[in-house]
Amino acid sequence: MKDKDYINLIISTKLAYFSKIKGFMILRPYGYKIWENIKNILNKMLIKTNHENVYFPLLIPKSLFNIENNYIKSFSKECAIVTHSRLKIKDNKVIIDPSSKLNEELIIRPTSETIIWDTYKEWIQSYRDLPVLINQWSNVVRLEMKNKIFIRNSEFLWQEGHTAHAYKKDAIIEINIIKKIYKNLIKKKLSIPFISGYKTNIEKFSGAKYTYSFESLTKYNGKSIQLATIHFLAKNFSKAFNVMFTNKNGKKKYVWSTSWGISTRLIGAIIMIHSDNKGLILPPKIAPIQVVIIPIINNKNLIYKNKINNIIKKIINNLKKIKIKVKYDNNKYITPGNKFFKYEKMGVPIRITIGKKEIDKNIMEITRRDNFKKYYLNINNFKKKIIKILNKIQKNIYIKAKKNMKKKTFFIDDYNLFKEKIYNNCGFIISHWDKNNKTELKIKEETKATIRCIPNKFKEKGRCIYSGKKSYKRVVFGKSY
RNA sequence: CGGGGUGUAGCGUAGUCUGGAUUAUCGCGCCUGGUUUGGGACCAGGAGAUCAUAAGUUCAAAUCUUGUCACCCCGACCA
Repeated sequence: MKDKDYINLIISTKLAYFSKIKGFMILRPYGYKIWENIKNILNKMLIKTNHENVYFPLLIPKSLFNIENNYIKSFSKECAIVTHSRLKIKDNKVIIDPSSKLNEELIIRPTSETIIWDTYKEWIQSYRDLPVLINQWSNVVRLEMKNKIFIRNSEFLWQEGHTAHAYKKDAIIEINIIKKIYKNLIKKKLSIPFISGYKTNIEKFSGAKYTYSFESLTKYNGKSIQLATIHFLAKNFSKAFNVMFTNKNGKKKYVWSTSWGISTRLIGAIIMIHSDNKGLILPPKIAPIQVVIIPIINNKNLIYKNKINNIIKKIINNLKKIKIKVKYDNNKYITPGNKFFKYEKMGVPIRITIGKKEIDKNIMEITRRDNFKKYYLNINNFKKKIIKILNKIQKNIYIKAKKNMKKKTFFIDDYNLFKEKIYNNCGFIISHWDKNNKTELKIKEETKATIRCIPNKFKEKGRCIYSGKKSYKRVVFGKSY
């Protein structure tokens, strides 16, 4: 899929639409449903692990950014700022009323750490107030110079978790819980394979002590996409906002904290990782339509028409009983062939076709979107089998994506070969690195490749691909979106 | 924010270089009626465009000039 096809696919399947403002997208029902499904799945997992949802305001007073923390460096160049509160009409034109200038400018949140930590200061007094396990579903605005719909928007929807803990070990436990949850979401629900690991100092969230991230590769151009991040903030924010609690011994201590998030970028990842030349392929677990039923009706034979309709009604009822999201497309003005193409493009995992042939044999024809395999199931006995097929699709697209990721992953120890692979967009290059910031920057300068993450699993002695210095671990290089 | 490209109906486009007879082309889609319906149906009729936007040059602008906006590509920046 080329970039142009990516955009065309999004527009033509009505996932999203461009708004009039640069980098701001309109999520249409089909796209928004995918987000709702992702949200519902993740939300359940977070609630189960004792997290609670809150909502903090969109606007943050500028003064809250006056803190001693590198954090502001991340966003200072991409903030939307509110300066006035009134409009007025002058010469038939709307203008900003100059007299309504705000005493203090308001920043549209690029992320909510500041306002949340400023509030935690008031909420947290005692060890009994801890932990604070809070999550927020919201939008944030970052006026990016370069946009790519879903992947790099100026506004996006996300989930931001902000937790506070009495002890470091509690914060670490929290991070491990979120790691598991994200892993489950990405691998099992979105069928996306990934490599995960720590960010380098240069690549990490600047407010964090360290950042853990999940990275995957697009199917066609081998660019890496960041899927989720988890930050160990240590005491960075509690110190910046003076958030202290009194422990059991009556001593004042700064709290430990974490933050973590996923965003609508995941939808972009799903598109770029699973789609084929016929269109989207949606993982069944998040597909707005899991099964589409297309009747083949011939108007000449009304008996069959009625029979087909009646049987399809029964099938729909049975599918609804097992909570399968089903759509019956009985539009008589569109030919079956047209419908086939339409729903294939939309990535609907399963298509059921029923016509005279099926009715005569008491069966239904089932076609999988992922590999176009056909099954013929008995009309009275199909529920378990449909679920099985949906699960198979869920797994199969993961396996396909994983194979693709493996095909584009190389262990390389020669810098010339490294440069060649990166130049040809070959995906993840796993090489030794001397842990030196300067080396990392030099490599970036020469090849545009960055260190996507440092997984634990590549422990092995070697020599840095660039400097030749000692290395104890391989790291993952790639070109990112 | 720098360099390049694009913007014509819901979508894709012709026309732009070389300004004028263009009633702005064609295909898809849309609407009406009818026949169809097992992999992108057919016939007949119909609607739909201030040619992104603002200003300028000109007797005359989709076409030339300039500004603005959006989108795409390449950089810089950035989760």
